[in-house]
Amino acid sequence: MASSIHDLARHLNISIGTVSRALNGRADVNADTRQRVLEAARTLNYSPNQSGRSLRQGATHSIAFMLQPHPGDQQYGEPFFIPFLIGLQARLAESGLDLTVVMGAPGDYQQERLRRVVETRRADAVLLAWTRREDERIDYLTQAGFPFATLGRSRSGTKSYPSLDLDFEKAGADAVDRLVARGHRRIAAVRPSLDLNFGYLFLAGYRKALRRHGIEVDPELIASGFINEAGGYEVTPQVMRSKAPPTAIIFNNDAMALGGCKALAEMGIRPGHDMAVTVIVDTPLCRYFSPALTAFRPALEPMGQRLAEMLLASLPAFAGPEGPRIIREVWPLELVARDSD
Amino acid sequence: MASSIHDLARHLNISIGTVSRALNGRADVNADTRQRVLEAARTLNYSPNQSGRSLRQGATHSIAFMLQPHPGDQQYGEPFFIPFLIGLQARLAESGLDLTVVMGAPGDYQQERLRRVVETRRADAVLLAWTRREDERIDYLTQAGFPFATLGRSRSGTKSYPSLDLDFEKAGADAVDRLVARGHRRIAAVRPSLDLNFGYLFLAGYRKALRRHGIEVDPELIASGFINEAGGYEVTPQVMRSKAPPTAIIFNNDAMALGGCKALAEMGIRPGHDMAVTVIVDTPLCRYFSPALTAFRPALEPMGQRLAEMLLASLPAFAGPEGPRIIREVWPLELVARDSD
DNA sequence: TGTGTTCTCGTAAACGTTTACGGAAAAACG
DNA sequence: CGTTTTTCCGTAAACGTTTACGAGAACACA
Repeated sequence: MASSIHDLARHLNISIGTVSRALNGRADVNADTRQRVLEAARTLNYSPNQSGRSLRQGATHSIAFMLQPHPGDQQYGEPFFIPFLIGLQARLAESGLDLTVVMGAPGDYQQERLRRVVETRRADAVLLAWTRREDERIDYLTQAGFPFATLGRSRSGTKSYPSLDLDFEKAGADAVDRLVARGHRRIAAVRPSLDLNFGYLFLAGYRKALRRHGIEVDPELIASGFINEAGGYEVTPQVMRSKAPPTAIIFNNDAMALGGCKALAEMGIRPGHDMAVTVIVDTPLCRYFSPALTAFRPALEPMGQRLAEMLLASLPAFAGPEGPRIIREVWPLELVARDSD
Repeated sequence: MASSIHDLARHLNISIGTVSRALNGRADVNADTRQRVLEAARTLNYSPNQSGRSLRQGATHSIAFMLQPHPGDQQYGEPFFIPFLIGLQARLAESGLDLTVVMGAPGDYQQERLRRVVETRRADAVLLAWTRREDERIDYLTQAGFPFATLGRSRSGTKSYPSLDLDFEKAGADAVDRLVARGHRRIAAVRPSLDLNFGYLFLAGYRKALRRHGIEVDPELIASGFINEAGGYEVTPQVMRSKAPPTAIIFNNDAMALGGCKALAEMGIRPGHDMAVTVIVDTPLCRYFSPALTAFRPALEPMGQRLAEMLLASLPAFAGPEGPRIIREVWPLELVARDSD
């Protein structure tokens, strides 16, 4: 059905070697024959067989994105990633790479799936999301010498991999600054209990900003729970029971904020009136919730594009003339002021 | 690095042919040698090279999911698909298949990308979503003889492909029934203007139910717009300007409903009080919107699993002993009663 | 013992590429 | 014209599998 390089060669009465060289733009082929080959390729509707190329070159021409729902993630989890994936795939496609997604059941750490991808060489590189503070996946990949990049930072590994992260520290600080400027002094923070790295970064920014404003950090105002609605619902009352309850709460996650608001409502506390509420990572839910939640928004699709570029730049086969480079970037989150603070 | 079938053969002092046969569970190999091969495979950490298998077998062991954002889709579009993808990928992984996702820019009909996937044989089969009433992708795939399945039905093609769809017709009728039972007689319908098939099915159910209740279908109460928030915002006022305005509106899409509610709010009309609002396909946005929107919910993750199964059943290489079967199913949507009607 | 059958395994080709190597022809140079 | 260099192309091996074919050994049976 599909025509092969042999068909082209037979059709033009030249050898398959020449056809291949012409197709791959090598120098040692006559400009004229190259033209003829390219033309024949078009008319015969030729497109190279990926398996053949992969086998010969030892490369699969595909990147695996490991999407790892965390424990307690609810039915519609991870809408966060769709625009990111769109950007990612667009950029990868430009370089002729496929994007294969590997998901797991919520709570599954995916170590096993990751090993399978690596050992069967089903992808040329791997993309990790939801990086943890200590991330065994990163340790494994560096130790195995397998190329990868991460969405998010981690303390693991030798930092010799590309990574793109959001500046949760600055967002945490900005959130505090804004609330302080609006007269708040008792500001609570609700973050995920897992060792997801962005939770640490957020908290660091939160602490730093409070101190900068001469406000003592009150441990009673910091709570952590499962990173879902139930988690927010469960731990928000904790900070409200503190000796000096907060007048503002910063949630590190939209789902936790939603659960938190539910808990507040049950206590007769109205976000936006009796309590200022800020969310660090904006999602459509923040926008449509009532009251609309003030949140910090990431540029997801550009991030996907950029991370693809950074990953490619680190791969010898795709790096530019200066050779492979390791790029690490931290992107800002943009404040979207709404009605909840 | 990774050990090959040759390594196993050398290690055991047998031929690679025997190793391969042992690994693939063929009958013509001594039970004892099979044991030894399997054991060696484990200790040498062997896993087959996919490119090699693919090249030899002419199969890629991967399925392509074509995710096609429609025109005007906004930043966070398609959260709908994540749980579906989770189910899909889980089932495919069970059969050793990869899931590669192919996306496009919103508005791109993907015909070109689809052709590339098919012609380069980058996948063994293709999965289509957002099927249209007349779908050129389906025509192309049937004509090319390429295996595929669809999420959603279509009038195109010879129906000789597996498909899984939601019963939008029944959901439309159920929505009407419920509203009529609550005393409404003037019920509007807002649907997408594109020829997305679920829009037609929904409208058919809506019409049928109205007639069953002896209510005349008023064309002024039917509007169609872009399938996003702006679309809902734009066309909802149309039905409100009709000579006899509705007391209830059924939206065929969550984003359109959100835009519609915004338009209503600007007219001083409160959903849940002055106007009953129902949404056909539930998303988290419906749940968190204020008022929480009554909606019809699909079982997305099971659908993903099931469609994967149906696709596999249609592929000779994966079909059971009875040979390949074409299965077509229509799944119900479940009413989730909330505050908006 | 001779013949036929069954088990088990080795051999080698094939899938579609890429690429190292070498050689013929053409061009350059003295 | 002879030699060297350059240009261009064909040959063939290799990537890691699967599988058709055939052959040797063991076994059964008369």
